[in-house]
Amino acid sequence: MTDDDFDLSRFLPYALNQAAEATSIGFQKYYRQRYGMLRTEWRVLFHLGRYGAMTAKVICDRASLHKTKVSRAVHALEQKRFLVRTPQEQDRRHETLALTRQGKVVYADLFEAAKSYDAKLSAHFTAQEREILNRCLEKISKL
Amino acid sequence: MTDDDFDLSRFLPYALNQAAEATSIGFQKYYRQRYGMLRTEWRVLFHLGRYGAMTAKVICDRASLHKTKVSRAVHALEQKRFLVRTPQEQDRRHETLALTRQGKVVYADLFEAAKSYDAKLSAHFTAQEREILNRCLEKISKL
DNA sequence: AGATATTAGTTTGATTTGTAACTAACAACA
DNA sequence: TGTTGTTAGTTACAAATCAAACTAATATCT
Repeated sequence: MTDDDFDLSRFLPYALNQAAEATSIGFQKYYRQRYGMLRTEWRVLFHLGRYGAMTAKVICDRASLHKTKVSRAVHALEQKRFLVRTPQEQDRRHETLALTRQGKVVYADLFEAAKSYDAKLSAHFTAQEREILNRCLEKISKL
Repeated sequence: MTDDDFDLSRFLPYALNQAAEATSIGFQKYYRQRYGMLRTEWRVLFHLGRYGAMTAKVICDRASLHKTKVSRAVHALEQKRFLVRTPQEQDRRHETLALTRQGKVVYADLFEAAKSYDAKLSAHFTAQEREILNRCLEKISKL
């Protein structure tokens, strides 16, 4: 049981967290300073902007977020006038969330920022590395 | 500017967070239920167990953790009798942190748990994938 | 129809984290 | 010596998160 073959930096939960933390900081600064948004708010906004109007529950499922987190993020985005809710006719428990004109503008801005930030990060990798990294992360997220 | 080439699941900060979250859950359950430990506590314990006695500041630097987080984790581990502090003779601002006998036992247990958990995760990857994944994560963490 | 169970979403109170101000020990330099 | 600066670590208060209880709407089963 030689311990030398197993290091903190090779323990996936640790290494992933460190990496996630490191990459998050730069982007966080952007949406935080510019729009006073929190991480979950950004994610909700991004889901609606990228994939169109949907209900909070769907966002929970797609983004693996707890409903209380989403509930609060939706409230915050509503206050900022970035989205509106519309209760569904056939089942009033559901409310469809959709970005406002302003919300779409903000999304477009953040989308561009995300793309260029990601491009900057990607510059450190070869095409193969980047491809395998994506594949691995996707696999892990589906565990 | 076709948007189809850039998806949430390919945005590194997002993908890394999702993956980190997914892998953390399983291991967290273990140290939480078994020892009532928090994530930072586990990390501090692991640093001391793996790399030997050191000061809180060194842990901060090595693990990229804020000093308040470490301060609180050290306090908690002390309460649990997993570590002891010894102020240094030549500079009493520093205190050396070292695991107790009990702390070492706990570390050994968590170390084994971590190793087998990681092995279970690794089973989903080829050797090449795992190698490249490690390399990428290490690079990212050093940005 | 009426009782019971589910589901979407919110609220609440306890835990955890982040930020900034603080203390204590030492260093540097007049 | 004394003033100023720096460093290790703690504390206090605000902000964010989590878990569990809650509300309101619908579904199911008798």
